[in-house]
This record gives sequence, structure tokens and C-alpha cells, in this order.
Amino acid sequence: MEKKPYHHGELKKALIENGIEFINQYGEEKLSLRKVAEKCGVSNAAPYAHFKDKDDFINAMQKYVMEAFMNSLTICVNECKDETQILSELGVCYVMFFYHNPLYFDFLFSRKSIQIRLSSDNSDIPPFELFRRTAKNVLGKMGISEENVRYKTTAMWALVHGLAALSAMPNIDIVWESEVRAIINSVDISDIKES
Amino acid sequence: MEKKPYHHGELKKALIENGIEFINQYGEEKLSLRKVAEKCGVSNAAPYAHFKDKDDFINAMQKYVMEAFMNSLTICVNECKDETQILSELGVCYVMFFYHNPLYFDFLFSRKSIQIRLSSDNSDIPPFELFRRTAKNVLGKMGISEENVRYKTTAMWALVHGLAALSAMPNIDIVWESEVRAIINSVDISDIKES
DNA sequence: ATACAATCTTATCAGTGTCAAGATATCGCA
DNA sequence: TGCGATATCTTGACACTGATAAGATTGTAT
Repeated sequence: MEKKPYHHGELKKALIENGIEFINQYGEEKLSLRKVAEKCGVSNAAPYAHFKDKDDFINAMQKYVMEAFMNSLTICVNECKDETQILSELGVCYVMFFYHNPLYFDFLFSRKSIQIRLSSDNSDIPPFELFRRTAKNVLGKMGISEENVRYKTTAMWALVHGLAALSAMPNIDIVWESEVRAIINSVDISDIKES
Repeated sequence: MEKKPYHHGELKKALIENGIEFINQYGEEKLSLRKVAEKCGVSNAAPYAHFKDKDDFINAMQKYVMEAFMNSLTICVNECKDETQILSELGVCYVMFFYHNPLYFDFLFSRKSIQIRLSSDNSDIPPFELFRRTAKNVLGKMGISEENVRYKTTAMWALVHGLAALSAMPNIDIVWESEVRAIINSVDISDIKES
């Protein structure tokens, strides 16, 4: 039975992990700094030593979840041997992440989240960048005009992102793993003629 | 200079319209019942005569915005003469609504919103129903297997919903009207062979 | 006209984000 | 080693929020 030390030691990390666990249970809109602080056994103002404000805290959690998502995607890309299938496999992985973690979708991709993200670090959103780059690669080798490569890249990106959005909704049970693959393949880009 | 009457007269309507205007300016997360009440020139507890709680109020605003969205979609469907183009025209209309009203996307389609919607009235989400029905109609006349009609319906639905999601994000300026049409047509379903 | 229901106000509660002031621990440097 | 600067944490406060209770005002039906 050790006494609680004045300094927590790893409070920043603990706050982030407990906050994410909370969001995964109850959703972002129920989250409060004070409850997370209490869960970490620390007073209400303690988080302000590590985060400027609540948005800063949310941004830190986002980075954490985004990294887990990106990790899952890059593993998928690296493990895929078949070049021609890499795009649909990446798509399936993208969708299934949110099928299994439905509460993460709004958290990562709500307008507010994207805004915080872009203002704190105005690079691109990593999974968007990866998907577009991959699609451009695959489509570039198909002898299509550059303009159509752009259109089809955006189309595949939107298709996958949209499937993820629908998968993350409650009571919309059209989508499970084998179906996702079939749906994505049903618009396989190699079939599309020039317009 | 008339004196303020004790009874507002059309408070419920005023609350809903002012609330929506507020969301369209500042986003849902900044909205508070008290501010909307004040804007209507009424005390903080007055809204509770018309709405059970905040979620009930949000649900009412959702219905209002959803109707505006559905209105735009049904006009599009009715005005479209060319049967073969009806799906892509509906898609363009779907996307452009959120391109022009980016703050409405999360408001209508966040997990929380869908949850409130489904719990208060467990029918389908109207624009989803309309899009799926239209897609099924168009695709049904193409001599494809029933299974593939299902897949391609979901694919077109997800594509359009995903484009809307991306269009509603800040600083993601890939999508304007002429491009949206080209993107959707770039995966026109008539080109897809059986798998 | 009188009883009843709907609408609105005032007052209050617990919970929230945020900040200031001060307590406590850690770290760098003499 | 010791001492001062700095990081971390607590307590206490402030304004704001959603929500409820009690009571005032108005509309309505009989």
C-alpha cells in the first residue's frame, strides 16, 4: 500500500490513454477533462501543466489514434504481395478499422477534428495522403489519362472513406469484411473506360 | 415600440430556426440552449416547455435540416428527364448540398445524430433510403445479377456519401461541381463487368 | 366566469473549462 | 553537497452549461 506521490510521473501519457479509453466507451461528446483527471487520480487543474486547453488535449489523443490507424494501414500495404490488389486491400483495411472501432470515426474525421489538426500542424491528414498516393501509383500504370487518374483516385478515396463512414454508424449493418471486399471490387478501376 | 408579451407565440419554431442558424455559423459543439433562448428573447428555462431536453431539441433541428436536404434531393430527381443520368445527378446534388453547407454534414450524420434519430423514430434515414432505392432501380435495369446490384448500390451510395464527407472538410479543395460530376461518372456503373 | 392546461420566469443545483496563487518535487549548476 | 530555477500538482475561484422545481401569466374549453 504505497502512498500517492505528489508527482504522478507519467501523467501526460496516462491522460491520453484514459481519455481514449473513455471516448471508445462513451464517445467524444461525453468526455470531460475533469473526469479523465480524476480517473488518473489527479486534481482538476493538473492537465493544464501538460496541455494548453481541451482542444490541445483532444489533438494529442487524435495523434495517438491516428498513429494506430496509420500503423494498421502501413502493415497492410507492406504485407500485400500482389501489386494489383494493393488498393482494394488497403481499402478493406481502412474500412474495417472503423467497423471495429466505430466511435473513432467522428473523432478522427469530424470537421472540428480536422480543423484542430490542420491548425496545429498544417500538413496533410496522413491516411488521406497514403491512400491518394497508393491510388495514384496503381492507376498511373494503367495507361489512363492524367485527368482520369485524378478523378478515379478521388473516387476510390471517397468510396472507401464513405464505406468507413457508413460502417461506423449504428444499425447500418450492410457491411462486413467479405462484403466490403466485394463492394470495393465491384467498382474495380481497371474496368472503367475513358470518358 | 411594443412591449414584450409574456407568451412568445411561436417560440418552438423560433428556437429551431435560430438554433440552426447558430450551428451554421459556429458548429454544433458551440451551441447552448441558453444562448438560443436569449436570442429568442426568452428565459433560460423556456425551451423546456417545448423540448424534453437538449437531445430532443437537436433532434427537432435535425428533422428540419434533413427536410431541406431531402427537398433539394427530390427536386433534383423530379427535374431529371434522362433516366440513365438520374443516379449521377442525384449524387451531384447530394454532394453539393454539403459543399455549400459544410457544417451540416456532421450535424446530420455523426454517430450521435444518427443514434438520436433512430431512437426517436426507428425508420431509415430518408436520404439513405432515397439514394439506395434510386440506385437499385437504375441498376436493376442493367441485366446484372441481384448480388451485384446490391454491391454496386452500396458502392455508389458510399462513393457519394464519402465525397460529401470530404467536401465538408476544411482545406480539402478537390471538389467543386463540375469535378464532382466527372468523379462520379468516372466510376459509372454501366461500365462494370460481372465479377 | 371559472377551472384547467400551456407557456414562461426566477431561483437553484451539479458539472464543465479555465485561470491564479501557492505547495511540492525535480533538475541543473555552483 | 546545497541552492535556486523550473516543472508539476493542489486548492479555490469564476463564468457558463443542462436541468429541475416552484410559482407567475396567459390561453382555452366548458
